This record gives sequence, C-alpha cells and structure tokens, in this order.
Amino acid sequence: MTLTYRESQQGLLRERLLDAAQAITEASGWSTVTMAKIASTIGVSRQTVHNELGTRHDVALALAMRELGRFLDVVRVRMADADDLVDGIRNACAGVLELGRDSILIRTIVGSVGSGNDADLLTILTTESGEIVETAGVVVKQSVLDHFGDVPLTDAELDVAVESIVRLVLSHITRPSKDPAQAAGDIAWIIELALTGKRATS
Amino acid sequence: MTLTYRESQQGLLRERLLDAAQAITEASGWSTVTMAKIASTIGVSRQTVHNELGTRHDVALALAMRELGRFLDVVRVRMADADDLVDGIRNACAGVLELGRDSILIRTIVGSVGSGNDADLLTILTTESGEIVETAGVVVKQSVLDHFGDVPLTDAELDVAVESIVRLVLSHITRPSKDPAQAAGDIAWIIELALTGKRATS
DNA sequence: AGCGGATGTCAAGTTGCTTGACAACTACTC
DNA sequence: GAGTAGTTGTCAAGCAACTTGACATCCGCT
Repeated sequence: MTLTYRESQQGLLRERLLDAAQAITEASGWSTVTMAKIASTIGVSRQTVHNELGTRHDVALALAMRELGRFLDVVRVRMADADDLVDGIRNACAGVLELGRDSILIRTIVGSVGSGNDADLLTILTTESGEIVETAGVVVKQSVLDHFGDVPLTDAELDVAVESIVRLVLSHITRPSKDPAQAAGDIAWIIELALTGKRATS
Repeated sequence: MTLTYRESQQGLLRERLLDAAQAITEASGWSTVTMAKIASTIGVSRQTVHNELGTRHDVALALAMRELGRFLDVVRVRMADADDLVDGIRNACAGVLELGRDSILIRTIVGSVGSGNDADLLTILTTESGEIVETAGVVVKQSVLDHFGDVPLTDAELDVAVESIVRLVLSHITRPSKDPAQAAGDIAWIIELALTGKRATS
C-alpha cells in the first residue's frame, strides 16, 4: 500500500480552511476574519469550520502553529547543514528571521497597528504563545542533540539556552531592530559566550 | 471564493484510484490488476472502486483516457509554439511519440506479449479506441484552428486529415518502427503533400 | 434600549464510503 | 468432469462527515 486515500485526503479540509483564514488575514487583517467568511471562501458550511478547527481563537492558534511549522522546517535544514553548533544556531536564526521578514502573514500580523483589534493574533504570537515557544523549543533542542551531541551543558541548562534562543528570535520577529543576519549574529554571539563561559567554569 | 473544498477534493479519489491501477499495471501488467488490489492499494473498499470507475473495463478506458490527456497537453503546447502548420504537426507528433516511447505505462501495455492477457488493455488502445481517436481528434483539430486558421481545407477535409494524423501516431506508438523524430517527419511529410496537392487543385 | 452581525452549539437530513452478502464466471486441480 | 478458489458486478444496510436550519448569547453601533 503506497498511500491510502484517507491519508492523501487527511487534513486537506483543515489545510484549505487555514489557507482561507490566512488569505483573509493577509488581505484585510485578522479582525476581518469571520467563521462564515472562512467557510464560504472554500464553499463549506460554517458548522464545518467549527467541527474542524473549533473556536475562532483556535483558528488563530492553528494559523500560528502552521506557520510555525514552516519556520521549524528551516531550523531543521539549517542545523543539519552546519558543521559547528554556533554556526548552526546562527544560520538557523538567520533563516527564521528572513522568513519572518518575508512572510506576508507575519508582516500582516505584526504590522497590525491600531485599526480594529487585529492585534489579538499578534497577542497569541507573543504573550499567549506558550504552545509556540514550547513546540519550537522541542524542535530546536532535538536539532541540537541530533547534530551536536557534545554540548557542554546539562539537560536543564540546554533547555534554558534553547528557550532563550526561541524567545530572542520571536522577539526579533515581532519587533525587528536590524537585519536578520545581524540579529542572528547577536543571538549566536550570546549563546557562544554562554557556552565558552560554561566551558571555562566547568 | 478562490476554490471550494469540493473542487479541491473533486476527482482526488479518482486520481488516486487510477494512480494505483497504473502502478500495478507498470509493475506486473494489466492482467494482474484486480478491483480488490486497486482498492486496497489506496485503502478504500472494492465497492468504492466500482462506484467511482465502474467495471474493470472502464478502469482500463479511464487509464488510457488519462494518459491520453497528458499526450494532448503536449500537442497543445507544441502546436501553440510553432510558426508553421506543418512544423506544428511535426513537432507535436514528435513530442507525442517521444512521450509514448518514454511512458512506462505505454511501454508496459505495448510490450505485453503473450503472458497473461495483458493485451486487452492494448486492445482498447487500438481496436476499441473509438473514444480515444475521437477525443484526440477534437483537440488536435482545435489546436490547428486556434493557431493556423487559414488551412486550405474544408471542415470535412480537415476532419479527415486530423483523424489520419491521430491514427498514424497511434499506430507508431503501438508499433514503433523508427525514431520519434523520423516518424513525426513521415507524418508531417504526408500531411504536407496532402496540403500542397490540395492547394494545387483548388 | 434596540438592532445587526458574529459566535458557539444543537439536531435532523443528505451524501459518500464501508461492510457483508450474493450469483455468475473463469481457471485450476484431482 | 466435478469441485474449489478467485474475481467480477451488484445490492442493501451501516456509518462518518458535511449541510441545513435553528437557537441563545455576546459585542459594537445608533
């Protein structure tokens, strides 16, 4: 059996619904996204949107989580391609920040100033982003362990380092102050210092 | 509304079923294709195969028609790219014959000599191919009219010319005797002679 | 306060795939 | 040549997913 019909159909509805929600968001902001619009965009009933995605808040979260997945793909690739841990972190951060800069969805969310309450999607990305930080942290940590097993940190210390990286990147996305490359360099610099400091004292 | 869910799901089942049938055919010949195998390959019930595609004979026809569609895509492109009618015909024929030479499905069907009765799919492609010749004829004729409206033939004569081209190509696919380019040249030569003859006598 | 629009939820209806069964046919085996 | 296994084509009942219509609730606006 190569690939079942259900598998190739699995999540198709969800993807199409999120596509619709994302399109509306990119076009006119999250505040203009209604369950009915999402439904009619792809020609299903409003009820189906609720069945598949839950509440409107769940839609926002799902949208964020899906976009997050694309960012984490970049992380995995860049970490796998790097020879050195710090290089991997720098490259991964740079890739993620570039994606954040170029993503229409991200720019629409982050650029939502004032008008309407588009900002609640942004809120999810920042304050209420527990699941995001957690998921991203898991992936980043796994990437580190997969490719650079000899990190001079305890597991708990690694958790802190990873979480810090994720939070720094998230911050640079939501409030950019410099080039992706520069920001990535900054983050890598901090982490490298932490690692050398740790090495010196251990 | 960009694209409804139903539209993006429409024909997915059919495509997956035909993919399965084609894979089995390419792997071990049409005679080994059963409705149950098609169903289990993509994880649906046998009844669903019948509902979607009809009888086993219908599956063969659908397989042939789908492959035909790919060939006709080549025709449309090559005819559109040509400056001269005869060049268009030659290029289109060459493209189709190359595709016929390279298509695993076609080679499996045509190469079905003896063992089992794989040949009944081949039969469909040749003797029982009324629908194929007809469909191909419509597309080729339309391509000719779209790009070379000034053909010195009546509508009925054009029909004959087009059908002849289709039949010649089909013959060269099922029983190749020379290069695609050479065969295409032969067909174009015949048609060109017919056209000049017609011009001289009109 | 009242109104329109949106949300979240429910129950009934429809559609499409599944399941189990059946008769008819073919190929193989003893 | 009869028996057996495998396949086909078809049917009806069952089930899961989407649709439809309805309702209470909440929020922003006049």
